[in-house]
Amino acid sequence: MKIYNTLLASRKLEDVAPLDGRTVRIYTCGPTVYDHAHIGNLSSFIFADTLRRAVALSGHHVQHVMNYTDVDDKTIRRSRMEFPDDTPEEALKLLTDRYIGLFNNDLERIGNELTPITFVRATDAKTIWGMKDLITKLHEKGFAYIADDGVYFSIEAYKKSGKTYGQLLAVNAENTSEARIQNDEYDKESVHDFALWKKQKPGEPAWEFTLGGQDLTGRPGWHIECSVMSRQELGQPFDIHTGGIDLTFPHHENEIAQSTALEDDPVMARIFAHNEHILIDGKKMSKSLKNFYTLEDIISHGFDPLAFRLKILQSHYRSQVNFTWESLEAAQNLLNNLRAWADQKHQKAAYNKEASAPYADGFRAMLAAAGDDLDTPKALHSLTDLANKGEASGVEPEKFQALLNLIDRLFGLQLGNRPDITHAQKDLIAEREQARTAQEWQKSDDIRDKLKQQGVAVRDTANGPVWYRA
RNA sequence: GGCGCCUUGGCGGAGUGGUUACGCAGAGGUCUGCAAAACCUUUUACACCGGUUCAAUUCCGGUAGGCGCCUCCA
Repeated sequence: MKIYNTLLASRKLEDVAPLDGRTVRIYTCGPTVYDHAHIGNLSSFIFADTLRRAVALSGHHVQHVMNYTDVDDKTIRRSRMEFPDDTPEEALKLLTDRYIGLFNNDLERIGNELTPITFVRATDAKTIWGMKDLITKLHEKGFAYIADDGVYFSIEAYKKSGKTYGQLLAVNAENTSEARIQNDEYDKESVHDFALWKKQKPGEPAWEFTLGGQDLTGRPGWHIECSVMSRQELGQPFDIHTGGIDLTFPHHENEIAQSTALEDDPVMARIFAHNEHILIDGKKMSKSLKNFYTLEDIISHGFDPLAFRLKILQSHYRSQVNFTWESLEAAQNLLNNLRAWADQKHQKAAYNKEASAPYADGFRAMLAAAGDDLDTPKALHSLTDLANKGEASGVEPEKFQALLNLIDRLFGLQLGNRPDITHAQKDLIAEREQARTAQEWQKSDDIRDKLKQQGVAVRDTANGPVWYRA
């Protein structure tokens, strides 16, 4: 299994071999839970989910951790608006609980597995303690300084210790944007310094914190969360850190700085893997352009959440996908065709001609593609190849079910758990066959119509009738 | 201002120095009682201009257009 490493020192494909020789440890930057996730967010988690599936199928044990950012400017602002009568702490909890629930529900609907993942909240007591502890140590060693509005990380001190700030993106004066310099309104010593801890402002939730004899009661900065949660759950260095391409800088860069300032080893994670953004009609999704969609939008347009998953898997995670409704429709049609193929597992009478030898090879090809920097488009090609051969080469129900299970483990398209039709429907199909044999065309067509109303279509083949869900 | 990417047939999306994926959609056909599905065929694509080469969509240079990151962001 190989995956592309975004670290500047690498920028190439690397083998995914567990650092500890046993378990591949993966950390995924999760959502900030202040609103519904949009489909761009979701695509990122489809990537992380598929990566874990591919690593596991390549034969490794996997430990996968994902966080919820449940305290930041947006969550606080929104919680105060929606729950003005509660304390800031309670309001924040109410709001983030709600959106964590909705987020998990979205993940399940797009076919992500939740059970293999350890979810951690930034506001978990353990996390809060860990953040205070790390900030305190950074401060003791001179990597953090106290300003009027909070505690900041000193990039200068980090550099002086001989480490590189700029492991993911070359950082220098030339490529610092105007906007960033203009927005540099905080009480920092240098533009790139970032907040480790923010002192409480009126109406904000806060946690007690004393540093250098000062009362700094307030809340953690964004980057420190991931440094602490990843280490608490996975240790350091761990194997793969994933996230959207936009998190490369500054978020992951800052994580690295925090996580390695006190260590001899400057490596936080061996591999950083980033997924590209999806575009809407060729443009980046943004609230200002009002071109973002949620899973609810997809469903209300009549599409299956798994069609969205398929759409995402149809392009490579490191290339931008252009999302259009037309392309989603194509994915939905393909999904329907794959489901019709999968439904043949219930119909051995029609398909029991030959052995399923090509199936083993077919799945091997999918796995090989997935192991090559998660080349899901290629893997899907192998899948459609197999599906197209299905009818010609015959289906042995038990082997077919086993194959579908493997395919599901890789793609999460849920092709293997599709139920059979009812006995009553099977009786109707048999009845129609009798009518056809007797050349009672009107009766046979009536039965076909009736079945169709129940969502079951029938086609007649040389081997007898075959149904599929229309 | 700095860095990087992209431009393929109706749509999406791979890939390759010469044999031209795949999916979706359209057309015709085989098959069928009719359908459907499947199968076959089909609409012969690689932004533009130069260059290298026996040969370029594929390599090099330039032009045009588009996109992303450098700031909260998946």
